[in-house]
Order: sequence, then structure tokens, then C-alpha cells
Amino acid sequence: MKRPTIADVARRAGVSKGAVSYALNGQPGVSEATRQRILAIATEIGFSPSSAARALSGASAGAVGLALCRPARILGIEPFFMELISGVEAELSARSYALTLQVVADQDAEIAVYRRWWGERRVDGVLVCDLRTDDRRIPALEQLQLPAVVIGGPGGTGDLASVWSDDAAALTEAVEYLVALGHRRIARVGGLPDLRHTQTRTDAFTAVCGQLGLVDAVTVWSDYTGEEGGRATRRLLSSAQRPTAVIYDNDVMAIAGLSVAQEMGLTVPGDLSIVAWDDSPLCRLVHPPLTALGRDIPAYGAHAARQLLAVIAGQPAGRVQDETPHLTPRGSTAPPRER
Amino acid sequence: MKRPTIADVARRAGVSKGAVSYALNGQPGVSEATRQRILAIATEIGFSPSSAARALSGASAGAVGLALCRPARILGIEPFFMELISGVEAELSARSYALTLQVVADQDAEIAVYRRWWGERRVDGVLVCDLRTDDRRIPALEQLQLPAVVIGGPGGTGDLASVWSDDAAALTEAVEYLVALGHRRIARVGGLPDLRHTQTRTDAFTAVCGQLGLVDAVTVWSDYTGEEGGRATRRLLSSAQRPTAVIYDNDVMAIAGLSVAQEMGLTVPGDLSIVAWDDSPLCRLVHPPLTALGRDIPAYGAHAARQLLAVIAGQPAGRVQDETPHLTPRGSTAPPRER
DNA sequence: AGCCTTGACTGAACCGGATAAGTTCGCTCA
DNA sequence: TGAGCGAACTTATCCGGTTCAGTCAAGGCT
Repeated sequence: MKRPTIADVARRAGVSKGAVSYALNGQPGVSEATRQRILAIATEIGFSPSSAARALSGASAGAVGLALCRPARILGIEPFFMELISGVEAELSARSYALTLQVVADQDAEIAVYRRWWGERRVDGVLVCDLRTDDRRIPALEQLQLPAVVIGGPGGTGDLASVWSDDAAALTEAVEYLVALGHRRIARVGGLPDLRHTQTRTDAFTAVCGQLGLVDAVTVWSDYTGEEGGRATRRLLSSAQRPTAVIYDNDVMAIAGLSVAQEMGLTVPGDLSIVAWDDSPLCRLVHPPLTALGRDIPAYGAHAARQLLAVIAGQPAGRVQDETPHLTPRGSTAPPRER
Repeated sequence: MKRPTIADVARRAGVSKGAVSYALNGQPGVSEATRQRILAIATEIGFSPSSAARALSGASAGAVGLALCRPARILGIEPFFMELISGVEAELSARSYALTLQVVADQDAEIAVYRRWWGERRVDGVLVCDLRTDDRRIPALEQLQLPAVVIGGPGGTGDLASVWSDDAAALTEAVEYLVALGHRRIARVGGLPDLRHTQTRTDAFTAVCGQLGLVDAVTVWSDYTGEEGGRATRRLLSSAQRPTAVIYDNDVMAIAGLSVAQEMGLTVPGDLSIVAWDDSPLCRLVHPPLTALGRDIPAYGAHAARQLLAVIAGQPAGRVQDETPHLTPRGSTAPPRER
């Protein structure tokens, strides 16, 4: 089956290639009657313009790129990315943009991918995930002048556009809730420490605990995997003054933590309250269901995509604040039992 | 920053565009010395050929497409797809191919996407997931002559290449194991019934149960979500002759089922044994850890990608059998307690 | 009537590569 | 010595769009 080209449409309509191009792109230069005729013929023979030819003659590539820098085992288990992607996708496909995905090993590889995409004109812009403290990707993208939207912040995004949510406020809400329940010894199992949002949450945690006079407020680091989350929990619960509540930086670690607590003979929420970040369906599957800080992740992705398309269209780089994650109390939090 | 083109390289090397093209593509027609000089200049100025121009002049688009037909909430929670994607990606990026992703609403939308990709020459081939019984995508792809590899089977893939795993054997192994433990009343919570692999598993389940003389072997349908999996479990466990073991078609439903069992006061594995399909890290997170039918999903994706690249290169469509999922016994299975 | 404008369209150049066809040039060998 | 030949290039064409500079006829205006 031969692919129809613009010349095929032109021939059938008895006009030139140029006229067809004007008609299909809504440009002036053809009469309304001719435009309709051309459109009808294009539909009839199933014509869709070659993205390559279009990209070559200066128009957009019709695609945006997303590079993911996490090992496969973490990518798979964390619902976050897949939900983000489906949100991004929904927005993009509504505007007939394609999403090009690449998994990379580290920051340097990611920068190399951006440089290649830029040289190949393969994408019109990129979405940047997992913002780090002192992120080398930002200056690299600025130098390339490749349209980009950073998913993360606030701050640290240079002159690039960004979409961010107020993690500090959310974390503060969670701590205040636990304190209101009567908890005084609260710990936190954090994500990768060089991610900027981890830093933001850590700062907020330290600040609010100081303000509320909680002295034992400790953060231990993990890597978002269940194994590490479980280990971190085991360490926390083995200490002399064990916490009565733990906040986890993602749902997977929270579930692992729940498992460890139960294995150590502690009841949740009687002996230990648990709060998870990222309220995925997983949180409702376990027993007791987890209190979680949730938000609409597909919407977050959709906003980022919309923002990116705006930047590609030449609008100035904005900083859009997304919904603040909100606390959904479930069975894993309660007042601490007297000991 | 201006993107370097082949003309820039040619100018700096003092040769024609053609010579540069030959040099970069390893074609004969330039001396080794010139080739090296051109290569060095290309690297120096950071030249990467425009994928658009390349695609336009008859070479490949350098991308393959993957359309996913599941709602966002299922995509997010099931580790399967993200693991598959990262495996596909690993193979593709090693060969400098890009992955274009699109989430679609239904089979018709998916076919429309294939048709558009084909018309736009946006991809060189596609990977087809979630093979259905009597799948309309197969004839559509055959008609377009778009290179494709079906992830699924065996059978029902028409003349297209495919990569499949022997789900029937795996399911048989699981049932035989449960029977060996002493179970006589085994139920199954299946996935979406119009997926071909669901059908395959159902047939195998019916066959092996018949063979082993298990009369109450019942399959109930679900949709892979935790909610539905939990509901299905509740129904099964509320029946007069409740099963002593349940096999779930994915891990999420198995975890939900575990939760429901515990909520109904049954102990696992004492009162109920549970086997999950798809052994993701989730299975090890819960308590007790789940016995599961697992396999290397990233490798599965990588094989499919490799197969697709072979088909794109013009090799005949093969049918590759991948590793059969194997049973990993954990704490969720044990001999049934006498009642 | 003659001039100018406008709308509708055509023709050709161009984007950046791949590649077939043509052009040198040095070398071999009759 | 010069025809013949292959290596090492160059030139030109093509891919399928976009877009700019024209062309041409119809209509308005003075």
C-alpha cells in the first residue's frame, strides 16, 4: 500500500502542491470552496502529511521528549512515572503531538540525549523530571535553547519554565496532623537526597518540627525501593526511643514500612502511625489502608505538557504552581497508644 | 546556538556533502584518511544528522511506536508496562532508535494511530500489546504493511512476528503445585476476558483442573484493578464451599485479595493460599510475601524490540518463544488447614 | 479606459540528508 | 605511450512538505 503524499492530493484536486498545503494548514490563499474540496479529498485517500518532510521544511517536529533517569526496577514499581506519562500523553495527543521516551543511566547520558535530540531536530521540546540540587541539565538546556519545562521546584530551574507543587506545605500539614493526634516522636524516611524535592521536604520537616518543639525529628535516607524503605524502617523501630509515627517519601516505602512494623510485632496504627507520600491505589490495597499525601498526578503531567507546548509556541517561560498535595487520612494513623 | 548540518561538516572538511554522507555511514567512496578527518570534525562540532532529513530521503525514521490501550489508573499501578517499556527502551537506545509512545482509548483509536504513524512515516514499526481474541489490529497492520511485532500469543497473530511466553504451562505448574500441597478447591481471578492471554490461561486452568479431577475449579473475571480483584475475592470467599487457594492474573489483584482475606478474618496461608501472576517487587512487600509466577519482563520487552528491529531490517517474521513464567514459592502458599 | 488592488492560485526554491551518475586522477599493463 | 580501470571524490536529483515570489483574471475607482 503506497502512502499518499501531498502531490497525490494535488493531482486529484487539480491544483498545485502549494494550494493543498495552504488549504490543509488553514492559511489564506485558497477559496473556501477549494479548501473544502481539498480537505474532502485528503480525508478520502487517507492523507496525513509526512512528519519528516514537515519537520525538514522548518515546521515543528511534532514531538516532545521525556528522558527518565531511574533504573528499570524503580521505574516499574513506582506508579508515579506511568501516571505522569499518561497525563502528559493525554494532553499531547489532544494536540497531535507525539511523545518520545528514553530511559537514561545518569545525568550526563541525559544531557547527551538532549543534545542529540536537538541536533536531530527530533523533538520540539523536552520535559525534565527529577530536578536535582545544582542540576547540570538546566544550564545545558539553556545553552541549547531547547524549549523545556521542568517538573519540579520551586527554584533551581534557571530561566526554564516549570511546574511545581508546594511539597513544603504538604509536609507541614502532615506533621501538624500527627502532632494534633498527639505524636511527639516523628521520623521521616526520605527519598534520594540529591533530588531537589527531597531537600525541600527535609527543610520543611526540620522547620516545622523545630517550630512545634519536636526534638527527635529524624530523617533517614532511602532510594524509593521497598527494600531500602523496609531497612530504614527496621533501623528506626529498633532504636531506643522509637518514633510513634513515620512519614515516607513514597508509597512503596510506606508499604514496606508497614510490613516491617507488622513483622516486628507492632500494630498499625496502635503502636505506629504511617503517612505515605503519593497516594496511589496501592495505599488502599494494604491493611490498614495508608493515610497519604496525594494529588492528581496525571493532571500534573498534563499541566507540564500544556506549559511545554506554550513555550514551544514562543510564549515566555512561566512558573506554574500546581495543586498542593493534600492529606487523606485512612486507617494507618491514630493517636499514639500510651506506653 | 545553530544546529550543525552536513553542509557545515563538509565545508570545514573541504569536501562535498556527499563525501560526508558516505564517510558517516560507513559507505565506500572515501579514503580512510578522509573518513577519519570527517568523523573527527563531525564529533568536534557536535553534528548529529537530522532525523527528519534522513527519514525523508528514504532511510528509516529511526523510531518505533508503542500504543497502550489501558486507562491511566491501570497503567499507573501495574508495574508490567513500565518494566516492559524500560526493557524495550534499553534495546532500542542501544541501536539509536527512539521510542514513541501513545496512550489510546480503544482498539479503533489504536488502529487510527497506526494509520497516522504510517502516513506520517513517523515510525518504522510498532509493538502491539494486549493481544485480543479476534484482534482487529492484526489485519489492519497487515494491510498497511507496517512492520510489527505482537507481544503475546501463541496464535492469533496472523502473519505478524510475535514474542510470546507459555502462560498455559506456567498456570499448569501453579495448579499442580497447589494440588501437591493438598488443595482441592482452587479458584482463579482472571483478567479482562477478551485478552487472548486470559483466554489461554482460562483454557489451561480448565484443562488441568479437569485432568486432576478438581470439580469446583471456578474462574471469575476482573479487570486487573485492586477494587475489582478485592470484590471478586470477597465473592469467592463468601460462597458456601469457599476455595482454599486462589490464583490471580496479576499482582495488584492478588494483594487486594490478600487484604480482603485478612479483613474477613482468614489467615494466609493457613485458611487461604494465594498465587500471583507477575512477580513484581510488590509481592515481596506485603505480609506474607506472595508466591508468584514471575519472569523477566524487561527482557521480554527487549526481545520484542530486537525482533521488531529485525523485521524492520527485512528479515522474515518469526515467532519467538520467551521464557516461561516460573513459580517462586513464598509465604502465601501452604497446605490447607483441616476444617 | 486605464490603473490599481485583491483574491486565488502556480512555480520554484528550500529544508538536510541519501544516493545514483558523472568526473578526475593516478596507476597498471599491453 | 596511451588505453583501461578503479579509487576518490563531486554533482545533481530526489524525498515531501512549506513558503515566497510571481501570474492572471476579476472588480473597483477615478
